Amino acid sequence: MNVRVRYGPSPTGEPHVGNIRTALFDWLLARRFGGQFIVRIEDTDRSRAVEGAEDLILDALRWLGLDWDEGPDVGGPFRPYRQSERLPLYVDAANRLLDEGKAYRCDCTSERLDALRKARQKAKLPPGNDRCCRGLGVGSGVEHIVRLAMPLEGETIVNDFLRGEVSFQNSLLDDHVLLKRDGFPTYHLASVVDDHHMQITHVIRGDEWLSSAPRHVQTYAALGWDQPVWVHIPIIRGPDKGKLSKRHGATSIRQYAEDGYLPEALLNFLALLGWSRDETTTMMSRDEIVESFDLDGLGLASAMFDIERLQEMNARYIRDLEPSDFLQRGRPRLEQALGRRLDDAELDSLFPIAPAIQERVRLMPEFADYTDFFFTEGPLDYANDELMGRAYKNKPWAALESVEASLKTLRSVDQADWTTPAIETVLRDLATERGEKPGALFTPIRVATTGKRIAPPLFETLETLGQPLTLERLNAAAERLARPDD
RNA sequence: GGCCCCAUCGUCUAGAGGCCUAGGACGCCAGCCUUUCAAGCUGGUAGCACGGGUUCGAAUCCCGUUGGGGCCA
Repeated sequence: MNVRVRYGPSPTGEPHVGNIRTALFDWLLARRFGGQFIVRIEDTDRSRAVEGAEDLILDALRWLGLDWDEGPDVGGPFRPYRQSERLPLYVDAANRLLDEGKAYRCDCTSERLDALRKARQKAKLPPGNDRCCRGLGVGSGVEHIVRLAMPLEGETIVNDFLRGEVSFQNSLLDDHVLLKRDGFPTYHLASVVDDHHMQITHVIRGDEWLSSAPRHVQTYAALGWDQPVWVHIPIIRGPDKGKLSKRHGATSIRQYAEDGYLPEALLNFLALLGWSRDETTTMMSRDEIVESFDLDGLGLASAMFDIERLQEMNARYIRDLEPSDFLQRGRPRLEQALGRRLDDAELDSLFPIAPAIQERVRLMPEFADYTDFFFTEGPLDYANDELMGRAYKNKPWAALESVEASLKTLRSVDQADWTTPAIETVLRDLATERGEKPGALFTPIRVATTGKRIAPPLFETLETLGQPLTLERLNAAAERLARPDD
């Protein structure tokens, strides 16, 4: 199967998940069938252009690992790949339609159109269906727009790959605009012209476009071109059940990156929103998705974006990371929390404890929470209540006794024996000896050494922290208990 | 409001007439494990929107209703 698909973002802002999922399906189809994935910047609406948006869009694609074969930066056989640089093509197409009588100029003022719209609305007629300039032969001398002369009767069939034939009454469709006053094309004209010239085989887009698809079908017909395969995929809905919008849930891809989602997790998650491989598979690598992707697997119902599920998937991806990879990815988070750079040796010191941390991190920023105390200078910030834990609640003297016992025991450990198993043995023995529950003994140690109630497993933590620092922090804790906060 | 699309557990979905007393995953609940938190393991909760057909037989096909969404305003 020959496949050429395009992602046509408007540089009006950053892509969000709904947007990028379309690109993902395009990309998957291209890669699955050895076709081309093309990025085409649709910048014909000059008033909505945002500086720098194009770079942000390309960055988002790169971050997710969606590489393109042709695009504004890499070029390609059908360059240029920015619509604003392809204006002559649209004008040619419009002129041809004009010559053939399939389009006409319209010099109606927007005031007249507005008034008309209101009147028709009042009369409960379909809007914008006036066609007053049609057949009037408005010349090119006056300021005008160009409209397509749509068939007045019958129906237009959109052959959608997923739902079959969808029919529209032509009498309800208006003569849509092809060229605007400023000479720029509308989406309707530009996308059709470009898709044809760029030999696009499949148009995959959100089903919010289904309503205007008959216009595109008719534009193709007027131009005498073959249509691509139309694939209108269901939109993604936000938590409010409506279409993902800037107001609600349409978080930019960059934001997900910042929030600590791994690109491979987001990719996997997005692929499963509206597509499924079989009854049970959920975790799939990029390659596995490509191998099994097919348009037939797409569903028709719109899916809600469930952030909880994304988080769960992200957590699983984090757990599956190679420890060294995990540390590298966590590095910037920790450096940011510490406010300084870490050298490689410091990062490497975390290697043994990395798997234990991976098990606990759901979002990458949490990496810092589980590691910062290894590198903190000076006293830790915690309350004596935390130090005493549940077992020694309101019993500072008992907690102090416990901490001092731990201190004595840990001090006696030979430096060469400062390993997880050895530490575990002496502390467990101590608990038994003192008739203390393990948790009662361990909690003060944990808080004293990490400054937190929630931390990685204790013995691994102490090993990584090292004996001197462990003793120093326990000492500090003992001093605090001996001299209560107030 | 008009046109169009859609409809399986709370969510994502499997299901293309008998394999369905509807499967999986997330969430949630309970238990186990346990040094905190996690992870892991067990078990559980919960769904074919409704009404008509078609058929020996319908989650699956048809029609209608309802509901949701999109587009145009």
